[in-house]
Parts: sequence; C-alpha cells; structure tokens
Amino acid sequence: MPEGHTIHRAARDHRRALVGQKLSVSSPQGRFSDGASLLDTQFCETVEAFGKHLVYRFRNKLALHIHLGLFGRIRKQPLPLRDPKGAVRVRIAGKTHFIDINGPTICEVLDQPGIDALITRIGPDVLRTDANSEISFQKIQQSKLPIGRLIMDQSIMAGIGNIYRTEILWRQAIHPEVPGNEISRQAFDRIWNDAAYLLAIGVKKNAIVTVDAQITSKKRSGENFNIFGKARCPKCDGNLRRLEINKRKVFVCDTCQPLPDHIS
DNA sequence: TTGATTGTTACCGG
DNA sequence: TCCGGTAACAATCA
Repeated sequence: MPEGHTIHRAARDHRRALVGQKLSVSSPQGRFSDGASLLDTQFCETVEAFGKHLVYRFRNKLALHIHLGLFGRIRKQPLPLRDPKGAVRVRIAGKTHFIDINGPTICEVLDQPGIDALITRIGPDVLRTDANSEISFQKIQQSKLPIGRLIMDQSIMAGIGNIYRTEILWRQAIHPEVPGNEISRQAFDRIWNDAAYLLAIGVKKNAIVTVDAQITSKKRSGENFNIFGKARCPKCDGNLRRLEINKRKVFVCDTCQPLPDHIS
C-alpha cells in the first residue's frame, strides 16, 4: 500500500490496530451479506482505500468492503468490549482494541474478482501515487457538464466530497459552473494537485481543513473551511452565492471565481 | 418531531 | 448515449 494513503474518515491508527493481528470479525446486527465467511478468527493483511471505499483483506483471500456513505462512522475503543452504540454493522476485535463500524451504506464480503471490479469501476484516486490523472483529464475535457459536478464524480476522479469541491474550486479561482471542456490542462492540474494536498492533510488530521494557516479551531471537530457554509468571501469580503449542483450545496465567490464572459 | 447532511445507486424520460 | 430528475437508503444531531 502506498505510504500516506488515506483511509476515508477512519481513525489515523486504524490500520495499525488491524494489520497483522488476529481478529475476530462479527456482525452484531447481522447486516453484512456473506458474513459467515468472515466470522471465523482471521488475520488482517491490509487495509486499503480506493477513493472512499475501504477494503480489509484477510488471509483467507476474502475482503470486507465498506463504504461509509453520508452517515457511516468508524469508532475505535480499547478493550474490553462494550455494548454496541447505535447501529453497529461490523465489529472487529483485536488484541488491545476493538472497532465498531456504524451505518455504512456498503458492507459486504468480496473475493478477488469482486475487488478487481470495484477498482475498475471507480476513477483514479487523487491520493494514490499510482493514480493516472490523465484519465481524469480526458474525461473532463470531453464533457460539457460543470466542473463542480465532474470533480465530485467518483468514476472520473475519486476522493473529493461536497465540502472539498467548494473549497478546492475557490482556492484555485475556478467557477464551479465552467464546463469541463473549457478547463485547461493547467487548471486541471491545479485542481488535482490541490485535492491531493488537502486530502492528505485531511488524512493526517482526521478532519476537513482547507485553510492555509491554522486559524481558530473553535469547531469541536477541528474542521476549518474558507467559504463552505459561510456568508462572506475571506479574500475580497464580498457576498458569497449559494447554488446547487446535483442537489448538493455549492458556495461560490463570483468575484474571486469569475465565470468566462461567454457563459451566461 | 423535523430537517439537514462529509454519499451513492437505480430507474425513467427526453 | 448522454444527461437531468427523482426516489431510496442510511444514522445522527441540533
């Protein structure tokens, strides 16, 4: 696994807690399909992420595939086991800690062909050093859809979510409604590189932080945004505009992210 | 109790 | 085939 690789929204030491350990994997609320094949005590060989998908590979050559969706959470706690809090779909217990996975939208056991199909289905992951960004650029260049939609399409490029979409485009002074086929190679590279930079920070801090300097972290979670959910642009102090792309909120500063003249 | 939300997929129709 | 729209699903918090 490439170093520095993300485990989406998971605790930083999640991997260390699992890899190489003898684990008991259970499904307290019976929600993963084919669970029986993983219920026996197993060694976890790797925990790897492909975009927002998590893959836990076990020595028996099967893998647990998790996608947290909007609401899923991973919680790690020291042993001894406690009662599950909320809807725990999977519980993984190691030597010193146990991990509860609450409310994932995908929770299934895959064999190798299944994993291969998953990796093929999603686009290049901005956090992977082996990602081929050229594939993403080609798809964007061939599309008239707004760039704000394209960079969040996980089959085009994997990793960016709704908050990062707004924040990256603001940081790179690109209006979210510019069509993909009007995005230059240079602009695409800035988006890709900024995404890789910000997501790596997110992995390290286990929080979404898109401001450059460590300003106040008055938020409980430690998260810090420039314009997402805000009223005024921190750069020009102008009013931000709120729009919707794909039924999701997007913020834009029309001054700092000008739309080309020929686009109304 | 209600609404909003760091997400994805399936399906339909133009 | 592409693209927009809608619905379904999920858990938690304010």
